[in-house]
Amino acid sequence: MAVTGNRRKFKREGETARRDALIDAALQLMAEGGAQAATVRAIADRAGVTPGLIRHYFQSKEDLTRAAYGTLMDRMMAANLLVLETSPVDPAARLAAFVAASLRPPVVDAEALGLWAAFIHKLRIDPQIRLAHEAAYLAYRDRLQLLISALPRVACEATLRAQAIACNAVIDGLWLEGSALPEAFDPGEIPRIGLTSVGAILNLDLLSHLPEALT
Amino acid sequence: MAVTGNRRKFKREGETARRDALIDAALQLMAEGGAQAATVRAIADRAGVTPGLIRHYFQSKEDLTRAAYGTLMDRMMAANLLVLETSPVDPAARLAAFVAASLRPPVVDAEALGLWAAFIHKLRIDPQIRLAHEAAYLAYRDRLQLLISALPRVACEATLRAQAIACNAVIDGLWLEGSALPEAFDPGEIPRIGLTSVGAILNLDLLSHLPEALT
DNA sequence: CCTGCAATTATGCAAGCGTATAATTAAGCC
DNA sequence: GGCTTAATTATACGCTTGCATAATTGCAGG
Repeated sequence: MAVTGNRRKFKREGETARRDALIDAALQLMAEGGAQAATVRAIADRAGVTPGLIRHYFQSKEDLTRAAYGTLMDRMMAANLLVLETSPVDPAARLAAFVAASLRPPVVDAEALGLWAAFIHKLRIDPQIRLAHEAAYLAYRDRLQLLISALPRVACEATLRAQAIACNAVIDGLWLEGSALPEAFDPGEIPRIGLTSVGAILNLDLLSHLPEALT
Repeated sequence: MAVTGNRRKFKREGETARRDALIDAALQLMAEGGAQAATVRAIADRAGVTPGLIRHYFQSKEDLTRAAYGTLMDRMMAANLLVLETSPVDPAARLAAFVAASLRPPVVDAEALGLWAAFIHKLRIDPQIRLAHEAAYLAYRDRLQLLISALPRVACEATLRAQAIACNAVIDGLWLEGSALPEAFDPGEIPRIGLTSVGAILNLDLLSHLPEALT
């Protein structure tokens, strides 16, 4: 008679739940230790399952990686939409809220930066990931441009595009530096500089519309 | 009698030459395929030697990685200095030249971005790499702040710092986007937007000091 | 010329990687 | 309540990784 009970107990879960858990685990590991840390065994371990299950829900590890990137983009997009939904109606105040939200945790965060960096080189290789990235980037920029065009001023299309690119760049740059070297900045300095700079680029005052007080 | 000649022929080189070749190979591979592509065997292959030699010149692969990052930072620093040496004396024109140089190839480049991303997560783990990164970032920003403070205007220290951080952020953000999605921008658009934005932040016209014509 | 030494190559090893496949077992169904 | 089936685990394979060590060989000094 074989010794039963060696085999690990488990509970059956729905497909979506398991897929989400595996994707979550993969994203966490990539954020913490780069792409190299997200091994099949580590992912399964963190998701509380055994490695074989990954291949039951995903055709390959690359397939899981792609799904993870898609999920990540979706989440970021949803977070941006949420900020807009709970923000004021005044155009300048709306823009200020949007910018400020992009320059604070959990957006500005070392792990978020690590996650983003982990995907960068896949971007050049995998067309599917590249398309997802391009779409997400343009969606964010378009949202920004829409907020800018709602401001009470006149501006041609070309100017709007250039200003949206510029504002996006300020935000991205501050996000980068704030995430990589958080202790190099005073608390609240990053959002403050962001609002000042975006205001300078658009020639209007955004700091006065600051959602919260930033000394 | 053993069949002689199986063994690969080789030439003895100086220590510095070999170290440089290995570091170069490592940087190339990381730029192309991320940190995972820079395996001991791949590095040795590209440097034209056998894997064992790496451990003769470096205590470990991690040691080589650290040395590579240091070399990378040194080169970027030297490139910045070179731009300043060959740039005009007028403060605004100097600043314009510096900004424009940071927003064109070979600085704006997909492989440069890949290289940078490959090191990001090591930054959080390896204190030595983190220190090197922090020093390089602050050096670049200080150089920028020096160029700004040379402009013919009055500004307090706090304003200078904030503006240097903001200008640095614009440059970084445009570098990021221009490197990741080059085809999303018109030719010359990135430097032009960079000069416009930095000008807007500093409240002066930089586009007129453009080193070359950017339609 | 040949001898000694360090630079370089060759070989091997243990661990970890992604993947394939077979064995189990939880849970819905009649 | 046994049956069935799909979800899950277990095991194994071939390959690659970083690293250690032994065997060679280019090259400088007598």
